[in-house]
Formats: sequence, structure tokens, C-alpha cells
Amino acid sequence: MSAEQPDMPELKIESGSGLQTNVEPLQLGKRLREIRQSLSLTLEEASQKTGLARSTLSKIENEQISPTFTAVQKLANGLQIDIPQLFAKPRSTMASGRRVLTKSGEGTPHPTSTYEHELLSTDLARKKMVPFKTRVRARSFDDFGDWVRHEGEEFLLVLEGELALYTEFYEPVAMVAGDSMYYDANMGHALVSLSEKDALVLWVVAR
Amino acid sequence: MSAEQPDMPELKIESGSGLQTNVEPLQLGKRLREIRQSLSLTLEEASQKTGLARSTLSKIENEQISPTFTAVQKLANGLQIDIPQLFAKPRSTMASGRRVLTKSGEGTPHPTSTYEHELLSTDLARKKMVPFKTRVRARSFDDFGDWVRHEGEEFLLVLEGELALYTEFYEPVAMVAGDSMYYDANMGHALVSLSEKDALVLWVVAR
DNA sequence: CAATAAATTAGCATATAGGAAATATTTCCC
DNA sequence: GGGAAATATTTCCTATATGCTAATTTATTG
Repeated sequence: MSAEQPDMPELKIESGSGLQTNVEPLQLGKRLREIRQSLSLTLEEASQKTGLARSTLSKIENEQISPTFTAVQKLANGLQIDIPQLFAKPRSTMASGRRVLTKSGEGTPHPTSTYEHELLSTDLARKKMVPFKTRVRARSFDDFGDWVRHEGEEFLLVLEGELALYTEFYEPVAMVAGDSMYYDANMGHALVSLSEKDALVLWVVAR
Repeated sequence: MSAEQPDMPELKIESGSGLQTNVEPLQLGKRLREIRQSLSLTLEEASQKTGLARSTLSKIENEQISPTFTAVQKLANGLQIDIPQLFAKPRSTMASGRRVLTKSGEGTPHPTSTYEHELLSTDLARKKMVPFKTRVRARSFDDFGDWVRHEGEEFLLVLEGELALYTEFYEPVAMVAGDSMYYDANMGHALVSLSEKDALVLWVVAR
């Protein structure tokens, strides 16, 4: 174990939960108006559903007043929206009704010193999962780098060959084709091919 | 296409973002106190960082008053917390530092009329992904059931054999070992083995 | 237990949110 | 375009949150 976290393809998943330094002011009123209108409710109807006065709603939507938290709760309850969702910036998701085929060997290559990654389904943005095949070249134990470690969870299926999965806190485990492992990716992990030949694995990462 | 959505193993992923019917009242004050204390800030310090008066902070934490949304914003800014996170119920996640090995063939069987699923990593709760291997028995086109359709995204890798993936809105596509597909699982989908033999696929579902 | 820090409460002043009704604006139909 | 109905905004009053200062209570710590 020596250097820095190497070897993993860069993950491009929008988190949607990072620290929000409030660069954009979060227009609560605007947001609420959008929601109310998307429900095609009049202020009067919204008023009845929430128990807040028409005038109050109007003022809130026009950012003339800053609603009390109880008011926000009444709003959320009455309009059937949940509060986190109210403040979360619109979650960026994969385009619906999309599919992408990756023929064998036609993924995006991403070689590193010890692994040969082949990223799959790369032309589909904002996926929840990042799948890739990895060829683990035969190598000696000593050039074992530092732990790989990152946010999220990881699933690993051995497609060909034999290898050892090293994970922090555990004994290394030998795996052969067909074996699979699911683990917390924050925990350091690394793969070593055990046989003379390269090993091939499928990896799926989710943040 | 005929019956009802069949054949998929039941997914057990906590959503953490469903409609929140506010069964539990969401103790904002308590939450804020926890956060402040976890930062080991005194009310005085928090007051300086947020620009809110000590007494006000105290009252908010003790739920004696319902803070104005601007107050909440000042709090969030001053204490470097983001608002969605403030209101989100603590996300139930997989136990950290955990890993689970599933040896080939030792998953949890889950047979259905047309598929033989083998669920992987089943003794790890609250995973983001649900991986399983599926044996697709050779079958004729006519006993093709209705679309399978569910929340989330799905990744599919063909391990053995040849099959056709049918998806709503698209032409069916033939896939052989090594080919993979990533798609929106809300879109109807179904697999048919093309050859005489069964086909084997790996599936990973994320909500 | 004493000494100190931290938190809560109290009292009062002020700013501002919430509710009811009046006013303005928009929508829509003729 | 004019007028009526629907919808939204504003006004005015009341309720309540916020800030300040200081007193009291409750931890902390030596």
C-alpha cells in the first residue's frame, strides 16, 4: 500500500445533496407558486387545503413575507409535497424512456496502471449506476497501490479468471468466475489477479 | 402481451424520498440543536455565525417559536448546512464498512414462470442496488407476458447465450454474451431467449 | 462545593407574519 | 371592447417572531 487513490474511472453522478452554499438564493415563493399552479389550484383552494389565508399565500408566493416554519409545514401537508423536496434543487435524473446498448468490447476504454477499465453505457447521462468491465492484469502483490475508496456502494461480479479482493477491515477473499461481492465503497478496496492470466470483472457503482 | 407485471424479484430499497405524510412531526428545533452540538458550538458562537440572537436560537431549539424561513436560511448559511438535508429524515443507508460475498450459485433462488432469478448479496440490507442473476429459459414468443415495469434504472449484462431484449418504444434488440444494456425501468421491458439453450444474464436494479 | 460557563427565561420594543375584508387585476364570455 | 366572475393583491389589524438586556437556572469543571 503506498500512493494515492488511483485507478477508478471518474464517476459522474449528480449528488443533489452536497453542501449548498446558497449561491442561488432559493426562491421559495416562486417554487411554491409553480407547485400550486402545477396542481392547478387557485389561491382560494390552496388556502382551504392548507389552512393558510389567501393573502398569506399570495404574499409568500410574491416573496413579500418570509413564511414561518409552521406555515411551510401546513403548505407541505396541504399540498402533499414533502419538505426536503421543496428545498432540493430539481433532481437531475436520467432521461426517461431511454436505453443504451453497449456491445461487447465497445465500451469506452479507460486504462490505468493496473487496470483496464471499459466504461459501459457512457452516452447515458445522470445515471444512478456506473457500470464498467475491468480487466485486472496479472501482477505481483507488492505493486499493490493504496486502497481505493470513494462514496457509495459497489457491486462486483467476476466474469473470468481468479482474483483476490482486498478490503479494509477484512481478510482478502479469493473469487472465481460467477462469484460476486457487494460492499461499502468507502471501505478501502483493491483487486489482485491470482492466476497468470488477466481476470475480468464487472463493476457497478452507485452513489 | 397479456397478463400483469410478473416475474421480477421484489425490490426492497428504502426510498427516503416518498411523500411524507408528516406522520412524525419533524422536530426542527431538536434537529438544529443536534447539529449545533455536533459542531460543538455554544449558542453564543452560533449566534455570531448566524446573526440570530442567542435567545432566539434557544427558543427555536426548544420549539417555543416557529422560526421564519429567513431565520432558517441564516441558520443554514451560518452553520454550513444545506436546507434539504436539514429537513430530510436521516437517510437509511447500508451499514458502513460492510461487505458480502456470494459464491457462484449460492444466491437466493427466486423462480418464476419464465425466469429463474438468483438474488445476490441478499443479507445486506438497505442497498442502493439490487443485483441478481437470471436464467432465461428458452421459450416461444407467444408466452411473452406483459411488460415488466417499475421505478428506477436497470443495468443488464448478458453472461451466456443469446437473447432478445424487448423494450417499449424501441425495436427489440438481440444481445449476446458480453453485451450490456442500461435503461429506464419505467419503460416496459422483457427478455426472450433466442437460442435453444437458456440464457444467463446479470441484472442490477437501482431505484 | 465553589466558581464559571452555558443555557433558559423574562420583559419590553420593534419588525414582521398571519388573517379578514377591501381593492385591484385577470380571465372569459357575449 | 365592455362587463361579470374569478383570481390575485393590497390594506389594515392582530398575533407572533426577533432583538436586546438582564436575571435566573442549569450544566461544567476545578
